[in-house]
Amino acid sequence: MESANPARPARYIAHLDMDAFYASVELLRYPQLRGRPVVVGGRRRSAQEQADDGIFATLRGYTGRGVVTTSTYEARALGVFSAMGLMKAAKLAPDAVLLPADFDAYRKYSRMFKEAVRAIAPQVEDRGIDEIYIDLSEGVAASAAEGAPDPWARARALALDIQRAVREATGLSCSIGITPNKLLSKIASELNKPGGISVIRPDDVRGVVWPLAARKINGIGPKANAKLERLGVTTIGELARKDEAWLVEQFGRSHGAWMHRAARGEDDRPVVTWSEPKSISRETTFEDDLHPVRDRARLTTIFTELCRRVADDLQRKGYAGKTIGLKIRYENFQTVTRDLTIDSPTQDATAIRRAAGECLKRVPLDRRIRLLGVRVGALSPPGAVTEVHAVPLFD
DNA sequence: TCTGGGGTCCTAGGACCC
DNA sequence: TCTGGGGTCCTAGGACCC
Repeated sequence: MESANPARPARYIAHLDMDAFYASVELLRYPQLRGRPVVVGGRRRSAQEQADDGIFATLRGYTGRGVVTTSTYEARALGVFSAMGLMKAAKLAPDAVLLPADFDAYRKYSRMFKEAVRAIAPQVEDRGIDEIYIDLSEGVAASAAEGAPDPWARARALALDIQRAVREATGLSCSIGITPNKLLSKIASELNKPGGISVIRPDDVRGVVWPLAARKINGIGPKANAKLERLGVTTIGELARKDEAWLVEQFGRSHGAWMHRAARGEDDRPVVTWSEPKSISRETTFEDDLHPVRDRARLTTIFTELCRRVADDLQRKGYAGKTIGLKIRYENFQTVTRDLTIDSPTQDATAIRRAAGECLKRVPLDRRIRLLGVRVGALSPPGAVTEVHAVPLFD
C-alpha cells in the first residue's frame, strides 16, 4: 500500500514519544517519589513549597479548576489520565502526590533530548515539548553496507541508538515507533510504552493496525469518533472497509477522503524540520468566574497584562503581527472570539491592547466570564520586522 | 467531576477586486 | 450597462493535538 509507487523510494519514519515526560522530569528531581502515583498539574504555589520542605501535597481534598497535565504509570493504573479534572483525579487517587508544572524545567529537558537525537539523525520534526518525528531514511540507506540485510532491522538498530542517547543525555526513557509514514509511526510508538520500539511494516497494517480503535488515528478526535460509533464503526479495520464515497457523504469531501486513506495506513506528509509560527497567544482561566460589571477593574488589569505578555513574547521571538484576537469563555463554557486586522504588524503592548479593546466592544458582556485570552496572528517573520516610522522622512 | 494553556488547520460567508 | 467567474482577504467558529 505505501510503496505501491515504485518511483518513490521507501521511507523509514520514526515517532519518538517521551514516557510520562513532565512526571518523569519531576522524578529526576524527587527520586524518593519513584514507585508512587504522581500527578503534575494545577498551579498552586503551595504544592511546590511543600515539596521543597520534603512534604508532598496529595490530591486529597483538592479544590480548584486544574487538570492533570501528566500522570506517572502508577497513577494511570488508578485511572488518572491527562486532561482529567484534578477534582475527579482526587476521588480516584486521593493519596497520589500533586506537583505543580515547571515548564522551564521541561523545556530544558526537551532541548536536551532533541539535541541528542539530532546528533544521530538530523531530520527531526518538532511536535511539541515531548515528541518528535524523525526521518531515518538516509541513515537506513547509509547503513546498508555494514548493517543487517533487512532495512527495517537497521531502522530498529538506529532507534535503539537514539533511545540510548536520549537516556544518556537526560536520564529519561522514550518509546519509538518506526513505519513508512508519520501516521503509522504515531500509532506504533504507543504500542510498547514505556521504553519500547515498535516496527510496523507495510504488510503489518491489516494484522496490527486494523484491530485498533479508530480513535487511535491522529486526527480522529472525540467528535469524529462519536459519529463513527453512531454509524457502527469502532475499529480502524471497519473504517477501512467503508466506501470512500460513503465517508465523503458523512464527513465532507476533504475529511472523508482523508479518513479513507488514513484507515489504510496511507500518509505522504514529509518530515518538516522547520516552520514559522502562525500565531502567539496568552490566555488565563480565573479561579472564580468574573462579572463583566462588578469585576470590571480586575478584568481590565488582567486584560492589559495579557496584552503585555503577548507583546513580550513577540519581541523576544522577533515577530510582529497584524491580526489581533480576543477570546472569551463564559461561565457556561461557551467560547467566542473576535479579531481585528490592523494596517501594519505590531509587537507593541499598547497597540495590541487598543486593537483587543476594539474587539471587546463587539462581544456580549451579559454573563460571567471564566477565561480571557489575547492572540496575535498574521505574523511577519524575524528580519521582515522593520520599524514603521510615523515621522516623515523629509521635513 | 465541569473541563488548562499553547497551538494548527479547516470551513464558510461576505467584501472587494479584476 | 449588465452579467459572470475567479482570487484573495477578513472574520467567526470549531475540531483537534500536545
